[in-house]
Amino acid sequence: MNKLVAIVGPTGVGKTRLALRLAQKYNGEIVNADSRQIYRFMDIGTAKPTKEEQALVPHHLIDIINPDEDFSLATYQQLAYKAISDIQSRGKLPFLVGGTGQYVWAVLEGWLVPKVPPDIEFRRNLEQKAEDNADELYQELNRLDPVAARKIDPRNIRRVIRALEVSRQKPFSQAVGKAPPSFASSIIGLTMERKELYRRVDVRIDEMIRHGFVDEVKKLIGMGYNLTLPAMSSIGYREIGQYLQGKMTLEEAVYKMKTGTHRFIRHQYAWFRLKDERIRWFDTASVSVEELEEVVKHG
RNA sequence: GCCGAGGUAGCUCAGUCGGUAGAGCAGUAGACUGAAAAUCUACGUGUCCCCAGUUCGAUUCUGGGCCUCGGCA
Repeated sequence: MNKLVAIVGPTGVGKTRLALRLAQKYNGEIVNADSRQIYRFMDIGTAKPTKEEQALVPHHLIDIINPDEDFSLATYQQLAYKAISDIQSRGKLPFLVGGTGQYVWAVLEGWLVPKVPPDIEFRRNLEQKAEDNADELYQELNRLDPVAARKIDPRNIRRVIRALEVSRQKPFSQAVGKAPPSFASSIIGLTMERKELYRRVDVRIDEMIRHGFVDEVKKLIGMGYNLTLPAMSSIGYREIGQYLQGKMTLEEAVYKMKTGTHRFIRHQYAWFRLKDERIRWFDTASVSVEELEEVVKHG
């Protein structure tokens, strides 16, 4: 059976470094599972592996679209499966590396994502409707698909609208499922004491600023990428963008970038749970490379 | 030194016409199937600067002290 090694965990723990090391040693290739590193021109703020690092081992799904192009879970999943089977067919070992829980599990668990592409106009319409009567939308979902309605918070308009969008064709709750992929996965989780992790990402953010992050955002805006784009709503890009528009000081923007990253880390731990037995957790402070190599060698 | 403003949650501040207090942010937990670094939900915490007085009762009123920030010297 084909194999795959996943490396997961919160931002800033050292996934990139470890992946490079293991992939080099075990004839591997890296498949990115970070929802922001797929965008071109967004390098500093996404902590994307450098060109030099990317040259050490083949990388997939990095820099694949422009910041104003549509992207989604379904697209990601298709591309990831393609990359994985391609790597395996060449006799090499794929390393799925990234902190986007939704993407990682969609690949590892084989989610059946409803084949209903986003309908922008439909969404816009309902969003408008929701502004004065959100409950009406929820009631409609309740009529079309009571099972889904029970699981979705009426106040989470975005999810209500997506469920309605799918349910026009088939009840949302029946359109989802899982079909485990045909490869065996070993999942390595990297973790670190929370306070220390916060401290490290704070330092990393200060470094980003020193290394020209503000210019990176300025350049993106100059290229016409509006702050309302999903890509530009990424942590840091949003705040620095607002600073560039004169809406806050640089100091405030950096502070918000840091606390936003802390919140993000907490959310990542909701996707990658320390008590999830499928994940082999290692504390970066104390783990030895040999232990991790064992996991790759023997699964 | 004098005049003014203020000292309440980790931070910024609101408030109590005297009955021991509350928002935002931060923090913590949860949801998540074509926007996911998005979106949504839930939850702490307090010698109300200190001392004395008045009062059944003071964070609130009175007096004194300490500290901070403005202005004048």
